[in-house]
Amino acid sequence: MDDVQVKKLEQIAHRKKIRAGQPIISDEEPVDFFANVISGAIKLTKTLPDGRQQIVGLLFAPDFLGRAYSKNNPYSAEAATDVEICTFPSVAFERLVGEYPGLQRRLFQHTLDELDAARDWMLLLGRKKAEEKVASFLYMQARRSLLTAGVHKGTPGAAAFELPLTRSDIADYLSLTIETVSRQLTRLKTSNVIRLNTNRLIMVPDLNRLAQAAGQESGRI
Amino acid sequence: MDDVQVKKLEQIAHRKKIRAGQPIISDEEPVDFFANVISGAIKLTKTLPDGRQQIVGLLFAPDFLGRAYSKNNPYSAEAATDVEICTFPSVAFERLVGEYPGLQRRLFQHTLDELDAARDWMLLLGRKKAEEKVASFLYMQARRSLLTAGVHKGTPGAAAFELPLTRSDIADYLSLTIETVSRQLTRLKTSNVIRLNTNRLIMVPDLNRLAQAAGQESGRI
DNA sequence: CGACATGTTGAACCTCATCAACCGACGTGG
DNA sequence: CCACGTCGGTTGATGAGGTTCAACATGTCG
Repeated sequence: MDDVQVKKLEQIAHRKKIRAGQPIISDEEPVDFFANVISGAIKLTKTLPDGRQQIVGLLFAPDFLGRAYSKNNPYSAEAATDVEICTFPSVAFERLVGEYPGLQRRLFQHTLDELDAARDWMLLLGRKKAEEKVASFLYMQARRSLLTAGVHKGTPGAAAFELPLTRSDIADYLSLTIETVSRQLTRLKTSNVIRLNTNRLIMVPDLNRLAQAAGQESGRI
Repeated sequence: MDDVQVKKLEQIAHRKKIRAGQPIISDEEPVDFFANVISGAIKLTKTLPDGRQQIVGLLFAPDFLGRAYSKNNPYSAEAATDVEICTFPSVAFERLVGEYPGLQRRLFQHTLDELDAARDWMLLLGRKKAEEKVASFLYMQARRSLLTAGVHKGTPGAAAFELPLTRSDIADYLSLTIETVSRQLTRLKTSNVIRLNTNRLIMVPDLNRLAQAAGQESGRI
């Protein structure tokens, strides 16, 4: 993205802080903005009429929130942690997208990535066991922590990070119950695949072992 | 899409017939074409190293097969029934997309729809019970049959159609076993929500009852 | 007709959900 | 300052929904 675009974006942008647990968009109301995640974690959720819930996506910085070509989001978004976002009014943003094809391309790319992630998750939801699910989630977070921390700041093959979700959110993400999440975490702990410093701080001594517990061959990034 | 575009598309297109069960693209080989589905059903699958499989998408006419901006498909595609597709070599197609922004927009739209569908399915995979899953699948097919049949050719609120998948594929789509699929079908049959003429021919006397069995309020299209 | 694929049905087992009790941390009001 | 409720999390006992294993039915094709 060149300087001109960045400038124009900044002109229409508006920063916003949101407390953990606060709703950001609802599946029942039209949405009139797009947003960039600056910090924190946002969960996208779907809910059955009787209240059963599923988290269908997680957004971290520098992810993008918003649905092109439609005001009707088929899901809700809620701050999972305290969140900072940078919003753009739909109208202005869409005009900008029209002017800069490169921007549309980026949005498209991003959507393709989200689709890939969603399909990966379908495999997890449908075919993995509870322990594999929890391990997969931890593995995903561990890799994310390595990326955001820049180059490795610890032993290679190891990782340490803070969970961005409560047990309840993890359960909704993995289609489990909080109890099962808790049990599987202690299982992974007692088998020395992970170490739990506090409830939220995770230490992974050997990423390959975690990947194996997750059911995916250790190879893939 | 205007006439010029259609003409250009036809120039680079190439028709192809594929027998049920034949692979179309593999997650291990790069893909060098895009395709339109003319007839039949294509399943997109993901597989765990140990063989557990999940269908992450179904394509029918006039759906689109192919991944923009990347040669590496993270999934495999296989003909679920006998299939007819219309392929376009990647190079020529991408050049065309570059020339006609409207075409890119359409691809984008299509990807957004796929993403919505994937997330809907995540809710189903994670939170629905076996009977709701099977009913949801049938409901989806029933609505599709109504759309493709044009205006209603039978009693309003009813539908009849042929299943495009074997029990085994349905199981892989819903994350169940063939046995469970079979049992739930007979349950729905004995409770008169559906009628099974042959193994593949389904009759739905009351779509609302089916929608209810699917766990979604009857309202939505 | 036999062989093979597809589908159904039954019985036993297992994973995970459910219900319930408990713990520690935190904040609030008396 | 302490009792209290609340929230997030852990642990245990029990049971149900689905898987697994196995037998059987049905249909199709050479």
